[in-house]
Amino acid sequence: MINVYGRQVQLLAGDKIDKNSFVPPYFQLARILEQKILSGELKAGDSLPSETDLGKEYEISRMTVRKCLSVLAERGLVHACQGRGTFVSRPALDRAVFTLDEFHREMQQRGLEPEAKLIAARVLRAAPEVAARLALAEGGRVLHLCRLLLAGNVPIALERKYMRYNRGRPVLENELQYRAFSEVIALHNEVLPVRSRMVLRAGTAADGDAALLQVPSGSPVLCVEQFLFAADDSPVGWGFFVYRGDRYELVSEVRPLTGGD
Amino acid sequence: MINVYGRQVQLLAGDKIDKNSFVPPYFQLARILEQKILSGELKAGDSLPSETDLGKEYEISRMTVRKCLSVLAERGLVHACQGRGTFVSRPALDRAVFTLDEFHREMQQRGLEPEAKLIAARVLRAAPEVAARLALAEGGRVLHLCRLLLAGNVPIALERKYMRYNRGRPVLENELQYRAFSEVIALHNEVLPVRSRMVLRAGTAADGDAALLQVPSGSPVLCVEQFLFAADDSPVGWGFFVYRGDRYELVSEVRPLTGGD
DNA sequence: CAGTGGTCTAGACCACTCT
DNA sequence: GAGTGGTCTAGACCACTGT
Repeated sequence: MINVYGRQVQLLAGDKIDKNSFVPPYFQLARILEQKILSGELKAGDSLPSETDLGKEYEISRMTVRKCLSVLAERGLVHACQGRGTFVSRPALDRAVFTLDEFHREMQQRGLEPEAKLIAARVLRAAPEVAARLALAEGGRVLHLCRLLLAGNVPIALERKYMRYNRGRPVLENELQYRAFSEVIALHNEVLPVRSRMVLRAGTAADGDAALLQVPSGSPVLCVEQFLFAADDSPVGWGFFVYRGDRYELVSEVRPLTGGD
Repeated sequence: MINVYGRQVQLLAGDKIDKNSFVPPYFQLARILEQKILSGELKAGDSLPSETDLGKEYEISRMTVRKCLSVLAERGLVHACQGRGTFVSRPALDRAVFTLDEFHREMQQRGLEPEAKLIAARVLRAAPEVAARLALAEGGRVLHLCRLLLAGNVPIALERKYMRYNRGRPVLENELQYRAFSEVIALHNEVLPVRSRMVLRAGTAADGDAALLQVPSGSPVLCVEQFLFAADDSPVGWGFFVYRGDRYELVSEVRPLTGGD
């Protein structure tokens, strides 16, 4: 109960925190508030009771209320404004977050058997585009890596990558086949990659790529360009993933707070 | 200073927390630890000192250390294991997170002038695919919405959406032109959308879409399918965005902790 | 068992916003 | 000035991990 305009009212009635439950109080309150938001009892733009009042109402301390609100804020259900209050956010239904995971992990999560075929691994003289991306002199030595990524024996993606060549550190074929690109660089370079930039585009399969991916030339593909940088921001790796458009898609989904009891 | 194997050693030497700074202590410590991780002083897999020890070392309370670690964990630099400790994570250089924002907001952020042209807005009898997606009887009435999205007078994307038709609530042309799809549904439906699912794929432009987008038929496009659901998980909206492959890309980038002083 | 992170409490002071 | 969220403290108990 709390005083509003001189009257005692129950601000968010009904649910109570069960302190004997194994579900921690902050999580119980998060589910209660999520329920009120999803059911429309609290609408976008509405202000929540203050942290102090929520604490009184549910008989928990303010820090516990804050932990709960931070969970809801992380999920985008509410946002806090210092000095003003905490407000229900407009759900970001027309936004989406797509996560691209490492190929092996991603396929395993989808229940498929991932596999990598080493197509090429050789030292080349850098073509102009490659030299520019790696900040090397044109014709400088680069290590080129090309792998075909399969899942359940079906080709899904082709990986074409370039890194600076390091004569001092030899390259094991096994590592070239199974390690993620950033790990290959870490193993065969003095300077470690610490920062990455990826760009996703729609494209069409060039002849050579199409043959390896077993699709007609010109088929739609998802191109993901990858730039890797060292701590001093110098480029240490560059290249592409080319995903078959008919066999690969990215999904963005919002889920309610799960489980617990 | 702290006791390790019977010797007094300075665990993470050098930096101190300045309690007179406007930068809060938890953030100062986060930057110190981030620096040690990015510089390689702390490597992937290394364990951090315990929360208690970090508190002693930097003369702040454990809760403040925890706030700092939660910031680093959110950014993926460290991860905590109950009962074992907190460890430096392997940087997720071969993963990426792509964020698709509302078209208007996104183009404004890129410094472009967004615009929307209403191509079509009419009541149709649902084709089999549409009926299935909206859980309606085939031939039931749906409201179809088609908009061309431009930036700097160049067509960037085409939006084709379907929602249940609600005779009771009329549709204003202005709203159909400028509101996000989920808002249009919210304005013209009893049941509000609360959950969204989006799927991103590579594709090629069909004849009609290509003409509107002013690209050759068969050009590469990014297709984003959108499903909107009500609180009871019933579908309330469905459709596609079709982005020009030559004019639109998604970027994923990791940034260090910024600013403050 | 000792040591770790996970949660919680009951205070405190500050910066910010609105009236 | 009153009310809000942002930060911080110095304790506490618990669940989990290792030996």
